Amino acid sequence: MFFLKDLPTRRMIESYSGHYDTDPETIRDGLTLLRRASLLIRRLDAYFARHGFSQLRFLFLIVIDRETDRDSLTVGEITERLDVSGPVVARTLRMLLDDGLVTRATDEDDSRIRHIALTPEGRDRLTAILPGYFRIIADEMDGTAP
Amino acid sequence: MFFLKDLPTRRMIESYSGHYDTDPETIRDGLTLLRRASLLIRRLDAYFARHGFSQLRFLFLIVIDRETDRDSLTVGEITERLDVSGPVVARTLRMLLDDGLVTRATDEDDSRIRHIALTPEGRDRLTAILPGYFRIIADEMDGTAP
DNA sequence: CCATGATATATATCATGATAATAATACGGA
DNA sequence: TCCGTATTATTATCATGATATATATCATGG
Repeated sequence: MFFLKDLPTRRMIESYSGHYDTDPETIRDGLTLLRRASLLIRRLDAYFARHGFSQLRFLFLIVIDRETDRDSLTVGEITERLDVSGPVVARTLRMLLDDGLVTRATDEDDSRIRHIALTPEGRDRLTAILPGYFRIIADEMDGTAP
Repeated sequence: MFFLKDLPTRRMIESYSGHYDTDPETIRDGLTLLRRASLLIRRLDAYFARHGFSQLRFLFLIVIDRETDRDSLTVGEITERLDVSGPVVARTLRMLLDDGLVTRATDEDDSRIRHIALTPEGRDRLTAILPGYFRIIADEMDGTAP
């Protein structure tokens, strides 16, 4: 997240960076990118929270669901697809298990490996939450957002 | 932060959102915005951490420094300018005080109000860290980033 | 002029990200 | 075979965001 409400003006950036080799306009574009994304993330997080979810729990379910030829992923595969640390994946997994949204099954050949699959309820929750998620992103991109 | 490493293809978005009123291309743009910003924030956070800083501590100093006609702000004014909660501002303030980068002075007329100013060391640290900060943003925007 | 409510800041606690360390299992060469 | 190393997943702990609550001070109507 990027926490600065009012971005610096071009002049301010110049006064800070003026003598270095960076272009103030480019910096301004970068800061604008950060700020826009941060506001969108705030909206998405609030939406997920209203539905008793979090962005990460949602994405955790998505990466399993979007696998076309399989209906489960290992913990390691989920960790590869999500840009969070292993321990965070493990904790999120436990929450989703507690909520009955995924199942965990130990691999038959290698008992270190756990296969994680969506439950019907997990799939339902995902389906229920998706339209609002897309709606928020589309609104933000349209500039329609509040 | 947005944690999905591989964004869904247009086709995947269609299969999820197909029957709603959102345009898959717009969604894709929104997800791209989120992912780009997240990667840039990761780089910036790593940079600040290498310098014993955090993004928030840096921005805290910036909002004081960039005030043109004054050399201090109240805690409330800092909270207005930063998109974080009051308690987080209070904690960050304590850290910066402990590090000797800012000073806190009680207002003469209203003793609830604290005026926060940069110390010379605070200003030096800011000056030292700015060029690398701009460099990272510029590299990312150029597509030069690793 | 003092009780009551408003305002400015700080503390307590929780949620969720990270890294370091651990447990259990698998693998591979002496 | 079996000892050391690698791999998979998890637990322990810390950092930093949030909300709810507390404290101190100010302002104001009766």
